[in-house]
Amino acid sequence: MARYRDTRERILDVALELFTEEGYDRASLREIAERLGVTKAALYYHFPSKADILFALHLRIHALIDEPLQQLRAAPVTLGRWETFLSACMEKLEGNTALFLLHRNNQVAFSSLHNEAHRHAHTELEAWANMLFSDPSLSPGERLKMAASFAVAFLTPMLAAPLISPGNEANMAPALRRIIHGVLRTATEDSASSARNGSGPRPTAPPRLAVRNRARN
Amino acid sequence: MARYRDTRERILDVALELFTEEGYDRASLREIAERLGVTKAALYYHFPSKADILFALHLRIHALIDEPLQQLRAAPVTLGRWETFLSACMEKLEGNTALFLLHRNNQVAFSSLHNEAHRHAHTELEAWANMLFSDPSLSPGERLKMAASFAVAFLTPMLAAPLISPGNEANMAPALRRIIHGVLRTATEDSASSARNGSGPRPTAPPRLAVRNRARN
DNA sequence: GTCTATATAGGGATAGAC
DNA sequence: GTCTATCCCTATATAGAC
Repeated sequence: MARYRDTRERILDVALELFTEEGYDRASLREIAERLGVTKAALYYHFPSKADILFALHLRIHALIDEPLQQLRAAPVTLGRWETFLSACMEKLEGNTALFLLHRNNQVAFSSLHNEAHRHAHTELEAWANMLFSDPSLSPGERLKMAASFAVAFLTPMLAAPLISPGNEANMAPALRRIIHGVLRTATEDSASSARNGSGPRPTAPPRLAVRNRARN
Repeated sequence: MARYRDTRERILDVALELFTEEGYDRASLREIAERLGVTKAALYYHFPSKADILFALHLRIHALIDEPLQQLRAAPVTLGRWETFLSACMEKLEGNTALFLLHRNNQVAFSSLHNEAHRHAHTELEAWANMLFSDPSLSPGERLKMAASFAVAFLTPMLAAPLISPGNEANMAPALRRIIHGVLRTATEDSASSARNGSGPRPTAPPRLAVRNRARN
């Protein structure tokens, strides 16, 4: 039938709504079915399990940011390329905040996906972020700035989006980019050249962020 | 009895572990009881419901950051006072990342707490953050920088903490403070006087960024 | 492709003995 | 304060008719 379009897609749309609103664990298939005007059993025709619905949504996110990610991986990571990457992702995610919120609100659910069945290349947001943040070819200070800029790019909007001015999230993108640009250029001890030392909140210098860290993979 | 110490506290400790690991919804009382060596029914002697356990943990977080929060509320918010506030919170939270992760991983669960029964003054992380980020006496640009610095302060560590150098989270605090300092001084369109465009985090002259704010309590 | 009906499991919570 | 035993409910998932 597929009254409007592909039923499978409509299921995913509704699931996206409910999973973000109530969280994956609390949202029941009954709710999804009701809101969709079908029965639970109908869902099982399209998806073998509830987890598979979540996984399908995961693939949506994946597809969305796959291209910038591939580009980033095409060469060694630098702060400049990282900034480009973030910018590209921000663009992709514009208007798709629901997908991002879904991931944000259901980290445990997502992480239990691969633990169970799937053996795909999981490049979840935190997964590949982690990979990068532990890249030993980057200094600890650089990694921290990458993480900080990541937080600014993707987590700030979720703090501020519904509040600053609902609807025109696009407006804050330029400001965010400016902030990110600044973050990635913050002076650090281990950025060799900077003798620049302000006053402000005196970082009474434990000079180097000791790192005899080893990629634990 | 209370073999080791107050049983109630032990329950909370175990619950903190499980709620952060598996998420509040997935962690069952049976699991908590088993890990504790008691039965489910025993838990109900100490807590009237599962939600109350979560709420008790919420109070732990609350107590932890209550003082800086009261200080922040004691006067109109400025970017400078905001920075002080963040710094104080970071200090408090050092060594208590579990509590923070709990909150981070269970936002829906926490938010459904007050919706149900409690009428307390809920100053959850996102709740009071939201309140501030929507303060109309601050310009949108300022609010965004507050949100961004908030993200840097509290969300960056959770991205980077397990990776940069496990165990010495303290070491990254100074660097984070420097980044935050810079974020709050990023030039914005609506910061009228922004000819101030040095490179790096300009020290001197703490904020004074206009505040015709009203304490809204 | 969607339905009705049902199987099965596990959750939170209570009663009452000790 | 902690136990055993149990109630009740809702969830996922399946079987099989249409």
